[in-house]
Amino acid sequence: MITLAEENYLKAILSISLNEDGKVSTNAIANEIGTSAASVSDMLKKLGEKKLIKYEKYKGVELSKLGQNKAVMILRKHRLWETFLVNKLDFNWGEVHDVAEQLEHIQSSELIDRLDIFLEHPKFDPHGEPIPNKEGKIASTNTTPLNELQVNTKGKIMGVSLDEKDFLDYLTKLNITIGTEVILIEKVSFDKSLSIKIENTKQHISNDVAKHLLIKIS
Amino acid sequence: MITLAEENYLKAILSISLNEDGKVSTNAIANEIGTSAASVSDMLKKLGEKKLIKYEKYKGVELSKLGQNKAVMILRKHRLWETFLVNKLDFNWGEVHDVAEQLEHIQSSELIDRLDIFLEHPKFDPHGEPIPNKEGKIASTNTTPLNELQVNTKGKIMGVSLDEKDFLDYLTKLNITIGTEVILIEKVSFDKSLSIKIENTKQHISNDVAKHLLIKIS
DNA sequence: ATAAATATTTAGACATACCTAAAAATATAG
DNA sequence: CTATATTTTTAGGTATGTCTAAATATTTAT
Repeated sequence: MITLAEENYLKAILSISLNEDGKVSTNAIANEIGTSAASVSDMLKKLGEKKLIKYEKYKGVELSKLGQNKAVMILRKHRLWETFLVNKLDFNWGEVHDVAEQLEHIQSSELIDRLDIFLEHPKFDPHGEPIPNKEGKIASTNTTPLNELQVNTKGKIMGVSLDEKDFLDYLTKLNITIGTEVILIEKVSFDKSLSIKIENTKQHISNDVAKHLLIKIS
Repeated sequence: MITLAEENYLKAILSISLNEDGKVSTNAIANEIGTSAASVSDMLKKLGEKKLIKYEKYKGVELSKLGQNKAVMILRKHRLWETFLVNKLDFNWGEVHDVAEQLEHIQSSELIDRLDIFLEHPKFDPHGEPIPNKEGKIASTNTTPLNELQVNTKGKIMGVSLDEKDFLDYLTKLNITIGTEVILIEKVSFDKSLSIKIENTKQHISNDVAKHLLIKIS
């Protein structure tokens, strides 16, 4: 059996892998999980023995096929539960992360299959992130972070790449939700902040915000 | 914070208290949880320190007001989740117990309140057991175990007092569900087994089965 | 190419929650 | 009212997953 702690490590490794390529470092994992590098080292040894990761001392790690599969299934569960919480229980998109972090560890494939059916096989979660299917395939989204767009490009917000209450609440305050049309007006080279036009209103946002807004160019 | 193991102990103590009166013995808890009396002893000391139970060495335990409240809320969660699984995800009543045992430990009162609303404040779970309300009140059911009825009494099956797959599957095979009308035809004194009439069919059941069928006399 | 900085691992502790075996307290029987 | 049986607790040990401090390996900079 796989423990809760092990699941969280696999999830962290997957999450880092999706953002950068190459092997994942001990420090990056420690940072993601919020623990010490020493604890990570301990755990990597165990995950290696269980064949969930490919691990060589001092060389970083990557998920094995088995580990990749487990991790993607946890991601699937997380995103399906978030969809349930928002669509059925009327939570707003900033409130669901912590509860979904607990629900994603419930062990029952029957449960998650039935939840998927009940939700009518959603393809994206409330943040616009793709939900892996039963076979573990993650749809590609063809989106670009807003801060990487050219000036004067017009597009639609398809999702966000950060699931934190503060961030999502701020977006709501700015009237930014999934589906909103956006035009990039100006990039300030000094601090990389951006002027954008949203629903005919001009707004100014930081690079830190813009890089987590996923745009489909239109 | 309360740990998962502690929650399971509180639940076990509540469950035993509901079936018999007086203090709960170490052995009874060990038996309910499936662990050794020594482990129970260890845990009771901790629960006592946390003021979740009233514990005196060698004297048995009872829940404190705080512990009672925690335990009832776990029961509420368990029964609401079972209702969700059966009513929304189309599980059958024998399949839900193990998953609900996991779901009952999710920490979020917001979640359970919203689930309660989503399910439209159900009063009974799929086994006919009352769901404690937000304030922890458990509706009384006014039912009698079938084996305690007089011969020739007619009644309706309101629920079952055992949540185990084997048992529930057997009931389904016998065509026994909640709402079924039943007449007690005969009690065999030798083995305490019973002859009953269900939907105009005569059936013979053991005392072990009958004692878990809750009847409202009509 | 070597020294300094950084990253990673090992060593030794701690808390939780379990175990078995033995000791102590309580209950039951003759 | 003892003696025996049963129940409960204590003692000592194990596995998991965390921690800090120290040791070792790797990377970077001069």
